[in-house]
Parts: sequence; C-alpha cells; structure tokens
Amino acid sequence: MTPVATKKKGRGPAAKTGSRRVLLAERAYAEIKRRIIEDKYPVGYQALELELAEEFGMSRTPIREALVQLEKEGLVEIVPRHGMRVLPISAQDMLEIFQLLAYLEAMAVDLIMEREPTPEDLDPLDEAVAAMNAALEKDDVAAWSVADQAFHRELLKLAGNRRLEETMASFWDQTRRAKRIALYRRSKPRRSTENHYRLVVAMRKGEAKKARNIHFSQRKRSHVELLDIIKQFDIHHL
Amino acid sequence: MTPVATKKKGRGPAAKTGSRRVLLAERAYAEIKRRIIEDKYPVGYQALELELAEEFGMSRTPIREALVQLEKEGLVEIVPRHGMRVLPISAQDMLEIFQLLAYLEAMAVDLIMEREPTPEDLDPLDEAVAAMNAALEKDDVAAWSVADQAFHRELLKLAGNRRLEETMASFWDQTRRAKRIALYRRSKPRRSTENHYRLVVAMRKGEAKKARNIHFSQRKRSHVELLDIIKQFDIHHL
DNA sequence: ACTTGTCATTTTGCATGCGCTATTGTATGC
DNA sequence: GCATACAATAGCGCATGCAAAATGACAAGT
Repeated sequence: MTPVATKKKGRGPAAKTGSRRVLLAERAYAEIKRRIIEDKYPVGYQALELELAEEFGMSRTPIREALVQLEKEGLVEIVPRHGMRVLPISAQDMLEIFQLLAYLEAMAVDLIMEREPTPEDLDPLDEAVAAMNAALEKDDVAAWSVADQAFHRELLKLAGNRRLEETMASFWDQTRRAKRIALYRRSKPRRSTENHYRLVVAMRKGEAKKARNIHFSQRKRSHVELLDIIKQFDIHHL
Repeated sequence: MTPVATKKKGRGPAAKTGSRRVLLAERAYAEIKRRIIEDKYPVGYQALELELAEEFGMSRTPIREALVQLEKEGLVEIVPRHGMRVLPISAQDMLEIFQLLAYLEAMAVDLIMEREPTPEDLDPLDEAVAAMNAALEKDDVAAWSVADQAFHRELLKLAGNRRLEETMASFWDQTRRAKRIALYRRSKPRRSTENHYRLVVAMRKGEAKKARNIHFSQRKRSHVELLDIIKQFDIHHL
C-alpha cells in the first residue's frame, strides 16, 4: 500500500509546536536503541523501515539514518528485503565482548593509577560500592545492577580517556540485554561487591598492580559465570 | 520476459556500466574515508553535502548516509551549516588513541598465547618482520610502514576476537594520518623492528608474559616518540 | 563609524516519488 | 507430489522537493 498517504496532508514538517532542535534521526536512534536494550525489541525482532517510520510518526529517511548507526554499533543488521533485525547475541559474541571489557577496564584502572588521583576523586566509587552493598542486603538485584553500572561508569570517567569511555559504553550496552536474562539466575554477587570494594581500597593505597589484578581477575570470574548462564539460554534463543 | 521497464529520464541511478551491486552509500563511505586517510581531504577540510554529491556523481542521500557513519567513527564532524569537517587530531586525541592501541594489542598478544598457536600460525608474523627488515635495509620508510601494518593486522587476526579486530582497525586508521606526517621525521625504526622480532620469538617459545611485556613497552616507546613529533606539528596545524 | 534589524540566500533535515529487484504465490511440466 | 517457470508485489535505494533556520549583506538609526 502506498505510504502513510493522507495522514495529515500538512507537508510542513516542523509546523509543530515550538520544537526544540532535536533531530528526528537522533530521536529514532535513541529510542530504537533503548527498546533493544530493554528487550522491548527482543533478539530476532524484525521491522521494516516503513513500520518503524509509522510507529515513530516520521518518514523513512530519519529511520534509515538511525538504523545505519545502530548497524555500525553492532546492535542490528539491515537485510535488504526484510528490514532491520535485532542481532542475536551468541555465547561467542558475549565471550568476545567480555574479553574486551575485562581488558579495557583493567586499562582504565592502570590509567587512573598513573594519574595518582586524590582521595576525593575516588569518592564516587565508594558511593557506588555502598549502593551495591545496600542492594545486596535487600536482595534487590535490579538495584545492585544499577549500582554496578554506576561504579563502572565512574571508573571510566576517572581514567580520562574519552575514546576509551565511548568504546566501552558501546560494549557495555550490548551486555545489558544478556545481563537482564542472567540477572535472576546468577548467584548473589556478594564476592563481586567485595572485590569492587577491595579495588577501591587498593587504589586509595596507591597499590597499582594489586588494584589492576584484583579487578582483572574479578571481571574474568564474573564473566565466566555469566557466560555459562548465557550458554544454557542460547540454545533456546537462536 | 524482462519487459524492460521503459525509459529512464537520464537520472538513471543504475546508468552505470555493468556495476556490481555496490551501494552508492558504501562507495561514498569508502572513498571519503580513503581520501581523509590519504590526506587528500586534509585535517580541517570542509565540504558541503551538495559538493560531495556532485563530486561523486550521486545525490545527497547516499552522501549523508556515508557522513553519518564517518562521524560515528570519529573521522569527521557534521556541522549544521558548514557541512562536514575533517576532524583535527590533537596531541590529546593521539595520546588517547595510542593508549588504547597499546592495551588492545597487548590484549591480542595475551589472547594469542592463551590459544597456544602452532608454529605455522605464527609464520605470517615472521614474514612481516622480514619485510620490515628488508625495508629498513633499503631505507624505504613507506615500505616499512606497510609491513608494520601487515604485522599488526596479522597479530589481530590471530587473536580470534572479531570485535577487537574491528575496534582496533578503526583506531589504527585514525593514526595513519598522523603517521604520514611523522614518517619522514622519526628516527629509523631499527629498534622497533628488532622488538617485533623479539616478540615473535617469545611467542614461539611460549613465553607469554615476556611476549606481552616486550610488545607493550615497545608500543609505549614508539608512541611517545610519535607523540613528540605530532606535538611540534600541532601548533601549525590547529 | 558602530550597532542593530530586515531580507535574500544558502544549506540543511525530512518527506515523498520512482524504478529496480528479491521474494512470494500460482500455474505448468515431470 | 515435487520442482521449475513465471507473474505479481512488496520493499528498498536513491533522487528530488520543500520549508525551516542559519548566515551574511545591506540599510537605517544612533
């Protein structure tokens, strides 16, 4: 059928209200990404450009732009006649991403130690750990997850390398889908929380090597556990 | 059979010869990127969408798509009223990129060692080192640079992590502009070549830690040297 | 002369039009 | 019944159209 046809004749695109200058393409990008991460568009979900365009009340052009970006980020695939498809995350994919995250975060720790941060610089990390502990007490896995994310975001900020920050943010986003699945299946992240604490302590003492090692092996361990859960799930999900 | 649709108002998109199905947007992306890396579009170069479209003989649409990708890669910036601008590489930018490359390559070495490669697996690395040596003898810096690149590409392939490969390829591309500038200004990469050789030897012996350390410190040293050159250049180039 | 407001121009962001082609459904031969 | 040939069609890649907003030129007021 012909496109939106006569939804509203008005060609005037920005005849809208006193619109701020939020590009439609950007909005589409952010919204689609959010839906993917939050599993509203689950793995394997397919949608045609036109469908998305109608859903968002815009034309195909900004949708297309958004999809190109999402494809470059590795979240979706564009298949010529079948629209966009939310990419599955195989165990192999997650392994690759976890490996990268482990190394990149170890790098962040190194960089932080090289900069010899003041004690106050590290305060946000303590706060995050406190939040993790609080969540742990209350058995609130969702809150724990949020605090965990905050911790790592702070860690990256402290490293002072913007590209590192952006690269990791992208990979981190991709893990969030998998983590949602694993959240209620994994063991209580008691040890993980403890290790985050030990990391901050080591950093405060200026024990660079120790800090790095704590973090690196902690990440590896937690990733192995997550991977196991995902592997089980994978069969059913591909 | 094949009732040839009919006319074509000369605007014909596929008016091209027996072109394979290469998307125009892809072609634009690859070509613009090549020109940036090869300094045909030097740092600071600006061009409007329409200019590029005419230059490539296509409409603005595929150009736009290409620019969005290049922006995400960090090569250009899209400024609403001034078209695309080839981003300058400040010393700070290069520092960030070099830091990342050093860590990511060290990661690659680790991963390779974990996989316990067969001697034949490592042959391509030896070949690259041989090429580097040959270039060194002949004082052919351009050839040395090509061989150096080949070495690192092989190294990444061996690591067996596609995302690592892609991430690094993107950063590596960004260094190429800077390296072109520095190529004829840096000291002869005698030590660098030697260290590449030592790395392969250590890997063959299965000396994981040693291999990793050789590479890591080698990268750091060479990056410091490059950075110094770039810093001098920077004043004149921003 | 220096600021400030108006207007023409340029360029963009998005919508829409159009032909090509992969895909799906249907008819035909084995 | 299954495979092949063909016709219908849906979806996309790209071109183009259009109005909003930013820019610069120029005029008018201080």
